[in-house]
Amino acid sequence: MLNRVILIGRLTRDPELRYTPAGVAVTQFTLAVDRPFVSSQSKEREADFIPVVTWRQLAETCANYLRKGRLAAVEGRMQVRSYDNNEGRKVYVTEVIADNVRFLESANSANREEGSYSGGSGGGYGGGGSGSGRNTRDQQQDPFLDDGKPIDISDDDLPF
Amino acid sequence: MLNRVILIGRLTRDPELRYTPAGVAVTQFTLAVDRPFVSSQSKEREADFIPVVTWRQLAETCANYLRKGRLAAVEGRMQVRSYDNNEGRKVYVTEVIADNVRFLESANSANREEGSYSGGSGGGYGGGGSGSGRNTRDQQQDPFLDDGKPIDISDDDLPF
Amino acid sequence: MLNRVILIGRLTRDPELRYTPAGVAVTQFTLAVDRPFVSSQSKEREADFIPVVTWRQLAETCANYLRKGRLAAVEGRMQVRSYDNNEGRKVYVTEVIADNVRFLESANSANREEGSYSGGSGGGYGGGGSGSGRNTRDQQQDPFLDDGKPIDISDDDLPF
Amino acid sequence: MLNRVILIGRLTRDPELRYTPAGVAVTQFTLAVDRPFVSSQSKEREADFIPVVTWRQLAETCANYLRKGRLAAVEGRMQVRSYDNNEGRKVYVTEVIADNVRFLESANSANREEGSYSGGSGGGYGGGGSGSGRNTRDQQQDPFLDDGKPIDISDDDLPF
DNA sequence: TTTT
DNA sequence: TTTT
Repeated sequence: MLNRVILIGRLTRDPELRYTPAGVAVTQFTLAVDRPFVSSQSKEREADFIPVVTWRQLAETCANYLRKGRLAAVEGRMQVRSYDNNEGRKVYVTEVIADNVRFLESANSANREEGSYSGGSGGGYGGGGSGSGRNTRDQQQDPFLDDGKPIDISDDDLPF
Repeated sequence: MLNRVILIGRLTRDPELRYTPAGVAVTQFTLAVDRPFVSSQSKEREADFIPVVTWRQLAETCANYLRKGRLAAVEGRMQVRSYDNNEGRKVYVTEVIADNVRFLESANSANREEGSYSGGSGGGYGGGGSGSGRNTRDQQQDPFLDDGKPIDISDDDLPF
Repeated sequence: MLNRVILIGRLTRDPELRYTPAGVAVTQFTLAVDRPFVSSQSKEREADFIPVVTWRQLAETCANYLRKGRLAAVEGRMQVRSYDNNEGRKVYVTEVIADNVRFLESANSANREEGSYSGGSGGGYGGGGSGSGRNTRDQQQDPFLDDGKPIDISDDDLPF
Repeated sequence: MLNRVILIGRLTRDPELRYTPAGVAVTQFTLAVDRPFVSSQSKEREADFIPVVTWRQLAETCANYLRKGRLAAVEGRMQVRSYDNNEGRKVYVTEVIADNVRFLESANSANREEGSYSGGSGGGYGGGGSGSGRNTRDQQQDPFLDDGKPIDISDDDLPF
């Protein structure tokens, strides 16, 4: 009925842009979100690693401007999907389907490990745009066969 | 760094209250959260089932006032934990650790299947209280052995 | 850059539906939102009264289904506008521009003071729809003169 | 009942730290929050200016690390207070009472106009701490007379 | 494994 | 009264 998530964290890797068979862009990345009050004595994990999925124009923008290590704010909703793994067990995956992403660091302030990448002012706003225009990255990817319906793609086809 | 979730949905079952070995109350339940725009033609799943965990006083209050089918608003943060299942595979579990729960239906407006339960005005506010006072439900449970540190309990001990 | 508000509260009066000169529906209401930890001894105000504005289809739905005293969840963003009052002073008004409203009580569970109203299942979901279809309430209102541009209407023309 | 706001924006001025007569730190600043979809043709205002208030330890931290122009994420709740101005009119003020502030730019990436200030890594997390330790800025301020109750201070005494 |  |  109401489902809203807001996260700020850093990308654990470069985002992955793929296309559904119908040509819809979808980008996946994982945010490392530091936990608020880490008990200083404990050596346990002190961040949550949260998978984020974006679609369409926002997916293209994220693929173009986000990189490993960058800080981003993500707004969206929690979604749970499941698939059967090869041992015949049901596996549940919880992702944040983002409808708004803010890039909180420009390339200037956060270019550490990315190497070649050097475009982008980093100030983009991820509105729920509807543009299409595939970008050049991953252009060569065979858009596999699908009808573009929102989420009914088999697990193997899923780009994340 | 920032991690905030707000959900409104209905409980899929009665909440489960347990106690850590140190006597800390922890309640788990699952919210069925309807998806915003269900494509009317599709028969696919139209809700996300999101596990929620509450601690301490809020856990007691939830156990006392929430029941299967009730509508509730939950505020908290996404947390990912993992454990190794019996096949030696790492299983990831994403939960919402709630610090605020609002009961959106009183017993009067939603008493269908609960049978015996008949207390509670349902209007409780789940502040981050620190009270203790175990309630009577599950009273008989052997609080197993533990030190009460926030989250470092083995998977088998975990009450959810 | 990011601006998100989520409120749950009760309407202090029936919502007011009006139309811009261009025929765009806009509904205003005020939510009484109880404060979290009211110091029980104090007799001070223990709720915030927050003006909410909705547009287009959502405005129509709110006007149709919400009434004084009803419980609602509102999602949107804070917006500050200003106007000069008749003493030549600038007055600032902060409103929540809602893009999602959930009706948390059906007519059955909350019909106290509303008298005549008796329609509506109350379960509507206020998606950002784009339908138009003026409803019958307030139909007689002279849509004053305006061009329909989002927010550039003089204070006197503003329907709230 | 539920009241949650999350904002990301830039400070329009340096934050102002003051103390209540009881010695409680309170810091006020204003965030300029860009609107999501600015119609590019229009020259109208494209940001909301939202007053933010923080208390206690978080107030001290904000005063120490935030400066004009810095980017910050703020989490809190909307609060409406009112006072009678000198013309005998009731004036309403809507503020965000923050319980969490994230500094999204370090001094390195945003040191433009701040002049003397040169401490702080800027990465602080504004937990709801309870520490006291007045910092040196504004040390000389006469803590005026009051009883320290949360909000019951006359408008003239109010440090914002 | 799921709620209305 | 406003920030980049």
